[in-house]
Amino acid sequence: METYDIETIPLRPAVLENQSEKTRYLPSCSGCIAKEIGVCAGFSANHPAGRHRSVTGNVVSTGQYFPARRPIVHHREMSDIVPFVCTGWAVSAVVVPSGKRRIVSFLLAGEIASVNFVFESCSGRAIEAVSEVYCRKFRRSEFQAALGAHPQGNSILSRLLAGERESSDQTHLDLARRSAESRIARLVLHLSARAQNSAAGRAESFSFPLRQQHIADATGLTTVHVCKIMTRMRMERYISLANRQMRILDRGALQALADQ
Amino acid sequence: METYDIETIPLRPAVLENQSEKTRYLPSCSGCIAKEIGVCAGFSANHPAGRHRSVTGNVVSTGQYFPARRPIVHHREMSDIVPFVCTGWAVSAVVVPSGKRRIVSFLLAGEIASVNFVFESCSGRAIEAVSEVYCRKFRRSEFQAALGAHPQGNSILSRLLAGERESSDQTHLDLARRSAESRIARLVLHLSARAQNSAAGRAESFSFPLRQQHIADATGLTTVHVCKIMTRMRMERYISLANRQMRILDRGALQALADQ
DNA sequence: CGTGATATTGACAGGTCTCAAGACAAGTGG
DNA sequence: CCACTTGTCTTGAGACCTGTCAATATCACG
Repeated sequence: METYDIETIPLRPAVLENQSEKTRYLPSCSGCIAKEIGVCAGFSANHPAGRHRSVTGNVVSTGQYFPARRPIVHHREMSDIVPFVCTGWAVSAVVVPSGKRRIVSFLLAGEIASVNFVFESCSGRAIEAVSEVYCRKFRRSEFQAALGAHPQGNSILSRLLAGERESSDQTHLDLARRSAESRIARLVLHLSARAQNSAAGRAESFSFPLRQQHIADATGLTTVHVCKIMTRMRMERYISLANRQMRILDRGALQALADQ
Repeated sequence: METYDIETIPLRPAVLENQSEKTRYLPSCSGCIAKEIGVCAGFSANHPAGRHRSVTGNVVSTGQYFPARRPIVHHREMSDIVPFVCTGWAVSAVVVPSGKRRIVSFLLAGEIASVNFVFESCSGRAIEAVSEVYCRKFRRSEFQAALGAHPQGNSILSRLLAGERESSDQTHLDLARRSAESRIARLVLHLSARAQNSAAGRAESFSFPLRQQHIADATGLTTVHVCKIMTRMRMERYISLANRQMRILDRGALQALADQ
């Protein structure tokens, strides 16, 4: 029953259980499609350490905590799973042999890693925890069947596919045609909007567990340049960022940068 | 029956019917999924000018020639169609208000514009002819039903989704982490491999209708820089390009550039 | 207090863009 | 046949954005 669960591959030095994040991330099952289609009963705060198995609507899933910066799905892993992020932040990244990587998307609570996992293994994509993450994995065949049988299945699929395509198109534009300042401003605004929908934060202040390396990998810049741009943004009082807490001080100015 | 056919939107000055391309493009229905799932009988060389309607397997479609550089699907068009390229080359591009654009993919004969069209309107994406194109459009609901009913439907879907994700991931890496030379070399090699599968050409020589503007929009560079790089590639005798015919003279060297 | 991860800062180099001018081919209308 | 336009391609000069390298600071943690 556990054959599809390979997250024990050690890619980085383990950052054992007592991660030092200041903030605790709450689950946000409200927008989660696993709950919507009835294959998940929702996150329970009292989950034990280690993985644990549950069955909802005849669909088996396993859930598990991952410490910050720990790999969740290896990029060479071809397992038949559909992973969801229940709490915390994770990233979906493309890895190249040279060690470079590109973050394709950030995953917040209640989000599927990628709708493509419903159909394929997304080979080449790695999923990694940013903050501490609770991740639940379904078996693809069962999940796919449940989604197909659900009356809203097709419209959920359309919505997810459209969302990911839109996001991917925008990232293409970012990398190809927008300045470093614009890319970072857009990332911050985008995450702000998404954090408001989740339990991680609200309004102009929200938890921001990303390292500059994450931002660099997501925007196609170097960490050095990210640092310089973000320092400038703080000097200009567009944002404030301390203790992994992001505050948007001047949304108008940030939006102006983003629109360049 | 024609309400979903809006390609008469004039976006550029019409380049009337007698386009001056040297090469004629042949259809390649062999890999086309519309034929595979039995909703298209295949391309007929004697199609009249103007659009024409056909019914195969109870699925209605309209086909039409588009002159080179003419829009096929407008980027604001929300019509319920699934477009296929039967002959010639087209592009799928993201357009921004400022007029900038990003070519997401090149479409060769026998290819669906994007598998996402099976589920959504791909708003923001424009499809445009590069050479003269014969394009066939299906109605989404009918096409989706036919695909779902086909025994191989699910595996076709998986294959297409995986292919487009893989290609999108590679483009992300291109834009974020590869040099201009590498991006262009990769594009040429990639198109070479695909052209060999279609009727458009074979081996080290194939039809290449792209303008430098297309290459620039696909690689995130400027036309000026594309020109400089490609001129250098010709000086070094890696490629030869004249009369819209591309010849790969030194595949090894090109591959070395691509791998950088 | 040492260690590793992360963040900051400055100097410098280099890749790519912008701007501008011109070449060339094809088509158009006289 | 010629002038004219349009789209495409070419070339050069200079500016600027971003990367590279290196040194240092800061922080969490054992």
